[in-house]
Amino acid sequence: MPASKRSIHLDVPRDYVLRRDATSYGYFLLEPNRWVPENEAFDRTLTIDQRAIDVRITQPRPGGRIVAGTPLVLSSDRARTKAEWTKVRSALIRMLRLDEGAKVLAEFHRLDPRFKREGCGRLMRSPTFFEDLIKTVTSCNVTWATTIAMNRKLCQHFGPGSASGARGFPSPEVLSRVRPATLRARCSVGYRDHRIVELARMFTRGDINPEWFEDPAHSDQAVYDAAIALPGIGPYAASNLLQLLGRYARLPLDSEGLRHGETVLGFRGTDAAIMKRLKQHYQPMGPHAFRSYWFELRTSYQERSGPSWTWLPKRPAPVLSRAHKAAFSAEKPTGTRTNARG
DNA sequence: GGTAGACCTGGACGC
DNA sequence: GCGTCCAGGTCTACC
Repeated sequence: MPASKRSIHLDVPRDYVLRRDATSYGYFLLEPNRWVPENEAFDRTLTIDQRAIDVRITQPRPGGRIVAGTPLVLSSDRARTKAEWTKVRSALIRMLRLDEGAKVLAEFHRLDPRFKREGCGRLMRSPTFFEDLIKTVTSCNVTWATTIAMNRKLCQHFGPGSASGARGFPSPEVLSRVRPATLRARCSVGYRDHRIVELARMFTRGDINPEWFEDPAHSDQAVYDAAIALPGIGPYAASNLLQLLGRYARLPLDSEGLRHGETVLGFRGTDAAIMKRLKQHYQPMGPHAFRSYWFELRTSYQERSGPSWTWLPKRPAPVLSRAHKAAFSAEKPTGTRTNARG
């Protein structure tokens, strides 16, 4: 009988701060991720060996202060084996980008010193490429609140259940067997039904090899070309997948990017002209262009709505004009709105 | 290569 | 309560 523990420690890079870095990208608001602002704890239902496991991630505060680099505490509802903890660790290393060392972030801060003081630069993501892919598809052509609802329903109806009743993210195997019409009826994914099922089937058939996409040996262009060839993936989604794969040179520009260009950077003209100016604006940041864009965007959200670690996912969704979004882009637990998207 | 319109959901708004 | 309008990115047909 292998030794088992209810909690373990996880070492992090010396600049890592959980509340800042785990809430650095909007996917932290999508199930099965659950950020708990009052405890500054990150709850996640992970799928380990086809079983759902609830894990709580916290960062202790020595002397009551936040100290960057303090190892995280991972705790579960029951004792887990060493093998299980090894898999949990590896999922969280991907999710929290703990394999991205302080050196990489220092390089970004040299290029864009605005974010050096706060120390931000690391972007959270999902524990698997499949989940990142499906989350990206659910973020296209809908309001952010609808994206939240789709992910909630996907987990609720097709995710594996944990002992507590929480649900993990559905696997490619499960989604590949779902009829598109059933997916549409239960998860309100609309016309994305066939695309999501086909993506899941491509995973199970081996037509999509996540290891190929994760391989840094391939060029950005090769990965972009492969991504944009997938069903439901266009220029925005392919660029977003690149940043989720740790390639930050391209900008996934969507309507939020346009709004940012107009209202924050003061760009004028047609959408195409604003897009072009945005690309020029961040071009000097080279391999860190997306980080610069994203944290600038996030800063504008936080100026209106407070720090990201105080946000909660909210439903129903407000539908706002581009101009109104500028005023109501993010939401605090007190009940204002959120649009801090993925 | 560029453009127009369909694809859906869900919130806002008018009646 | 119902109908209409609108926002959102991708895909396909057409020029």
